[in-house]
Amino acid sequence: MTQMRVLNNYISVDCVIFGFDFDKLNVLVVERTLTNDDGVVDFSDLTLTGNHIFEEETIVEAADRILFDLTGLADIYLEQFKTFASPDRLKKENDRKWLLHDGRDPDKRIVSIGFFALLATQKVTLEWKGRNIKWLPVDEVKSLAFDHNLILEEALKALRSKLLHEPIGFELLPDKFTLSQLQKVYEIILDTTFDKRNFRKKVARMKYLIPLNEKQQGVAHKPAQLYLFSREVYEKTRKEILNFLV
Amino acid sequence: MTQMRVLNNYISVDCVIFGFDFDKLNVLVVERTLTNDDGVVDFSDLTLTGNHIFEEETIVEAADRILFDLTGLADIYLEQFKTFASPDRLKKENDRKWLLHDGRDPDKRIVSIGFFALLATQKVTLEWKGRNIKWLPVDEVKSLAFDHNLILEEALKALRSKLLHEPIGFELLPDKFTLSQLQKVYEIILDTTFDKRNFRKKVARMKYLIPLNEKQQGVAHKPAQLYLFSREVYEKTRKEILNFLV
DNA sequence: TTATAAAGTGTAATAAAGACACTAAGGTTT
DNA sequence: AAACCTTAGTGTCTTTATTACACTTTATAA
Repeated sequence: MTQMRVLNNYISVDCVIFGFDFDKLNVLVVERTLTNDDGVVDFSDLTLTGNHIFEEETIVEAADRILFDLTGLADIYLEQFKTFASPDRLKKENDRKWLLHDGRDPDKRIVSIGFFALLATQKVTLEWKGRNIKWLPVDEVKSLAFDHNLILEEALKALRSKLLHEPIGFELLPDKFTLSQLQKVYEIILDTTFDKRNFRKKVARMKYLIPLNEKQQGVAHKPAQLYLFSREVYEKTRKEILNFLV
Repeated sequence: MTQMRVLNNYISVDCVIFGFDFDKLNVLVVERTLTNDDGVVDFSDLTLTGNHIFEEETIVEAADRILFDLTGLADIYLEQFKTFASPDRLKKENDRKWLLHDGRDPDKRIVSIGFFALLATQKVTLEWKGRNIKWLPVDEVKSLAFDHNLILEEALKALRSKLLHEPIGFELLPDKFTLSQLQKVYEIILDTTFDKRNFRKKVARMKYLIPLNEKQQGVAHKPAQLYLFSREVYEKTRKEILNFLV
């Protein structure tokens, strides 16, 4: 990239990066610490991962860049879900201080385009570039900076809806995964439980979940068969689902 | 509204206003004509309905305002579906001319937040305020200004997906509608056909479609029973649908 | 060797989907 | 007034999907 001028001060991209660890859903957060001129910490809290957009950069490129900067990963599932533009979205006291410190006018409205990303937590090495980031279980998230609680909530809604209607569950798992792991993804995100046999009957009809000649290793119980998602098979066999809702 | 300053030059709202006329899906378009200083028409084409955002105005308020300005209607179904921000989205020759004529820098990127609206075409009196607008059947839309063909396409995708998963079909009909009209909404938008009896079996399970003690009038055939959508019943009886896809 | 932990499997009952054709009730035409 | 046209409205059977439910298998750990 030759020129790196920021697009303008009014538009940014926020990424809600979801990570699943076989047990719960986490979100990647960044520590925001404002230090006064005399070196004293004014406040410290947590934000979602957001950034400006460069001139000549598309918003998807910007979101990919944020993702790569934080995790070192490319080709992560990423989806634009909503844009946030309320006039008072960055008007809390700490947010105004932060923007001012950052050389931005806290009275100007900033529009943020929200993306969510899906990955398996263990793919990320958190020490990447020494950024102060961490995984936070979604149901332990307290007060976030800016309007990021709202953004997270909307991201969760979008994720749940997408999970119900399109095959994206495995995006939260390693490339090779077991059916129990997949079931857990659905159970945690939709906050429910499924009967194991019925779940597997359903999965058996998803021809794009390909069983491998390979099993789990090193587990203290009967090792499970590993599966793979085939986008090719999915594209070929997907029927436009006309069983609309009741 | 006391002050009407425009938020900034970089952000706008585009509304894809869908109207159904019992027969086909239409979209509201505005004629864009650029007249030179010597009164000669340079070009004339069609755009979707978009506008700037005022300071202190939320984007939903801006979208509502656009809708009201064009149709004279309030309380119309409206949904944010996607934001468009490609660096070259307004870079076609005519678009550059138009922006220049409008006093805007054609080299600046403008981010547009896309909404779609649903209504029954006959609700709109097109002569409202003498604006040069018209209904265009969606499948007769040719080349539109800016990136509006893309925006329309994405709006259609969002509409189809929403229609499959949430009860919004009646938003395209008068308050009181017949089951055949509702069936037609699904058939036209999803580009398919349904068996009448099976469709009605399905509808019978949707308790939020309330049959009225009222029939169609003045039709040259057996008059149909009229139905009403009850949001109240819907909210009460909706089950979170866990029958996820195959 | 025994304990533990999760994997993997079948059947019967109920509900929904899908295929399919005729009668009813208005207005219009002759 | 009769015939006609158009859309409304209805039932059954077959196939497929959902739901409820419990035991055996296979690996590691103790």
